[in-house]
Amino acid sequence: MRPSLSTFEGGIPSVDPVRLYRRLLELYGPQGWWPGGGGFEIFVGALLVQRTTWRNAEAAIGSLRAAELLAPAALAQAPLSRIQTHLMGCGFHATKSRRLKAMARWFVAAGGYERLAGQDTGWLRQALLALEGVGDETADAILLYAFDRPAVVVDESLRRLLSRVSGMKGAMPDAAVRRIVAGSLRDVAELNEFHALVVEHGKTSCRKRPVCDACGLRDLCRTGRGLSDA
DNA sequence: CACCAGGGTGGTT
DNA sequence: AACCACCATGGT
Repeated sequence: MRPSLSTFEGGIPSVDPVRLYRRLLELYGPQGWWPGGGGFEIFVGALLVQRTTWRNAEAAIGSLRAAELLAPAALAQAPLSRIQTHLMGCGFHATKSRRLKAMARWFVAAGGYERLAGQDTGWLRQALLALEGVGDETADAILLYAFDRPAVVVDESLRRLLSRVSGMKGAMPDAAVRRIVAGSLRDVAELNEFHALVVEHGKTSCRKRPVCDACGLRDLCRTGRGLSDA
């Protein structure tokens, strides 16, 4: 059984993610992240975008594609030096090329996308986490965007947002963030759009302020109870 | 010139 | 568990 959204769970004020989702959607509009990118390309994107803007990662992906390296088999056997030439501009070319190739080799050895898509979500997540360069956030992003699994991508923006909206002082633990969001946002398409919106909101000027001041969620952050459903 | 961007890892306290 | 340096580059 699930506690009501208007109760406090483990001392953490509850928040209604559906209401938050609607507010973000009307503020920023649909983001359309990887609407149908599909399969291996999303693995590549998820790795390359780390500590970089999507703009730079996308350029690297385009370069890989033009060289016909945007396929697991090709990438798995390509020399690191050749992979690196396509990663200039998205940072960490040495590290990322190594991780990218290892990921491609794993992908091929695992039997390709269709085979992986048939696996249990829990198994998939553990397998992803075992890859170098894949932590919680990237694993959940891949589960959500490449395999259409209802994963909650917990990033810094979401932690900050939920903390403020729920009136907490410090940062909210990942487990609480995950539980709150998963409690009412379950549709894969909504989770997909939600994460994109959270990232978009994270770019706004309230990023380094104690409370949102210039963004469209100012009212929610001030009251600290703007999204509690009661 | 300092700081950040759709993080993760390994080591230290 | 929390903190840190590091990974490297383009943008502002």
